[in-house]
Amino acid sequence: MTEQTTIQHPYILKVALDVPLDGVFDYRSDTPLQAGQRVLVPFGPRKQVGIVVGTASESDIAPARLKSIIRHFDQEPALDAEFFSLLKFCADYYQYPYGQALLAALPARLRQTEPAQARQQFCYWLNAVGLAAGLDMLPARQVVQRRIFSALLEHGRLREADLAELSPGWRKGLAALSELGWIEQEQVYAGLRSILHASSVQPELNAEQSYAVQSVLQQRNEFRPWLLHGITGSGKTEVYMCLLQAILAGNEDQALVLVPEINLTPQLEARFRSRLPEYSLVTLHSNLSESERLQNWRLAQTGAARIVIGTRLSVFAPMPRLKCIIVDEEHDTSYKQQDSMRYHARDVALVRAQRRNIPIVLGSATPALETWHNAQVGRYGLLSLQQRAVSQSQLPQVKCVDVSKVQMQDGLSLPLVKALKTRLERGEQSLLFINRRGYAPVLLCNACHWIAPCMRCSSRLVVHLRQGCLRCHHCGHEQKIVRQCPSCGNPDLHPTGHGTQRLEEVLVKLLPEARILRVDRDSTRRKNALDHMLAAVHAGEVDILIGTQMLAKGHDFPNLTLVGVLDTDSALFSPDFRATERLFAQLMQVAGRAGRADKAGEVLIQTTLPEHHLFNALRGQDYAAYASGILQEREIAQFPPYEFLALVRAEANDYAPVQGFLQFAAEAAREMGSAALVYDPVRPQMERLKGMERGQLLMQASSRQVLQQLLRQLTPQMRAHPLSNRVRWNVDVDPQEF
DNA sequence: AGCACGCCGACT
DNA sequence: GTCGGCGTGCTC
Repeated sequence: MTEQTTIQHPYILKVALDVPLDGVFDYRSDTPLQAGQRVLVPFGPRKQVGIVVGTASESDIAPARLKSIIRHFDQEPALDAEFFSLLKFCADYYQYPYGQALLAALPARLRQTEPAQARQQFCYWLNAVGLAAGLDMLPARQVVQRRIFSALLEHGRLREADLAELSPGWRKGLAALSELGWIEQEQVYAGLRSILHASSVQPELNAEQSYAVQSVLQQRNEFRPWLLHGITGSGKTEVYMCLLQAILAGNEDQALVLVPEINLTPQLEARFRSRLPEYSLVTLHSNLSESERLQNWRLAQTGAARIVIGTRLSVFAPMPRLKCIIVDEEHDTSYKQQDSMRYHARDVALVRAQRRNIPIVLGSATPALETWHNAQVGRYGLLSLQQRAVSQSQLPQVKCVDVSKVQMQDGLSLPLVKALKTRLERGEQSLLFINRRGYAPVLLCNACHWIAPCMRCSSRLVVHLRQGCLRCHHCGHEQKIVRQCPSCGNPDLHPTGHGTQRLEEVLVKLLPEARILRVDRDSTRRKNALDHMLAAVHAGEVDILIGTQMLAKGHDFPNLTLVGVLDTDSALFSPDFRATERLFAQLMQVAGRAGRADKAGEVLIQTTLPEHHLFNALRGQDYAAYASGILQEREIAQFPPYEFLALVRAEANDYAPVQGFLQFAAEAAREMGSAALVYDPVRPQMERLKGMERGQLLMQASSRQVLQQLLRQLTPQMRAHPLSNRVRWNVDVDPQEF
């Protein structure tokens, strides 16, 4: 009986599954599937998609318990060995189950139980009938049809993406032309070059840029990390493009460009497409539909896409001929995944480059201190771009306004108001930059100093006057504005603090003739709202922009000559040791917004600490001076990059099990005789979040190896602890904040 | 993580 | 009598 089953299914497959368990699972199969193939298997009472990670002739599992796979998907291209080994490394390093790590790195379509069909895209052109026809044969009111016809006439073949750029109603217009019998179509790769954009202009590189490109090229066949350090406007993107041009020319090789999780991908994509039109390019980011994502991922996997521009997750995209990795804005915090497997895409990219023996370029105006440190000690090559590519533009003048010494009106200092007035008179634009944190208005009782709290989080509710409600920015809880103080009965409650809405009202009062635009999460919630707003700024329809982080990067506003920074103190006084350097990076970036064309820019910063060395460094746009100061502090305080950290985070409905669990973890860790320092469990800044009581345990060591060895022993012990099912917990290696 | 099994309280 | 609360334990 058993023998018969064995004969029917002679092969044993090692299958990884999306379950929070260590190890892989054995299944029988009647075909010898190769590693990297997808299978559907029975798992307990349900079916699961798994990935074959290997084959065997025997299994440790009793034959009676061994099940057979339900089906396999061998028509799909198999995952390569590099994919497995990179995710194995990450699963180990970040203390995350291997199967879950593997499955999470796949496009969602490949985690579903159906065979995955990538969307097929087409390109279109005019056939003989169409070419013989003329524009005048189309009714004048059929604007879309006429536009498509003209474009096809001019460019020959167009992709769907090109047509979509002509008009949102292109499908209907094209269908009408098709109906006339004018159109031919053929399936293409979505990522093939854009014809509309192809205008390959080769700009001159300056000496620094050429040096950077040549340096990387000289060691193009070995693992070599480079820090490309260049201030805003110094032409980092041009360096990337020239480098890729040289690396990809005359071969079938591939390059990966990682970008932060912001809406800048389209701009970068357009630049790469027009500058490198001869190479097929795909993007991988969260705005793609699942079918597009699968298609682009497949193009990367098969090697058809020569350039992949993608966010965090695309660091895992299989690329058989990968020869170079670029990490743009490498300091950006969005490279760190903040749930499930808490990997850092920049660090994973470094590991990947090392294993492939290829160069990797990390670009930033304000590098992460770890990166800067590595460049200083010679582990990374340092490539500096000091000149601004737009030569006539000058560095902005940076001035501090001591808010404890000057007259203030509703959060605005007199010098700032004056400066705004001057720009208004000159017809120039201004930007008021707000750090949301210190600027959210709260509901305060003047009698007993009660402040409306969130019931589910240890945070304060934010007043939204327009909607007449109080809202928690952490959990989304919303309630009506209370009229009476629940603590002392005082009926006189006031919103205090200067929200973006309040600030807008104040400005309208002070500068009634100014056209003001507020750009924040509330005002850009509608789709495309941000694009429309940016367009309005470019068109000169706006005098004063009020905005948060969103405005710090990306677009150039040539007529913008003043940047006012309203709140710096909440970051300067924050207990989080990374808060000041994030503020510095932000200010470097906003300062870059001012005076980018031929007009001199001015940056006015309101602060109570005008003497802070951060502002001096900012004044000279001197990252190096700032970084060396901070690095000294870090070395004395024994913080990263001199020490390595890991954090166990835990949460539950009550604190008791959290406390118990973390206490156990701390004791277990200490008993291991590791050189690592194990702190006591503490409560984080945000003690309660979404109704969950939180706690955390910090561990610190002078090398990654020591920390890794500790975690390798500790995590299984934590998993085996009875409380581990009663609390939600995870391990965060190299945490960004705590 | 799911999902089943299992053993105790308030309902048609 | 049974519907359903969530504790415990397993998944090749």
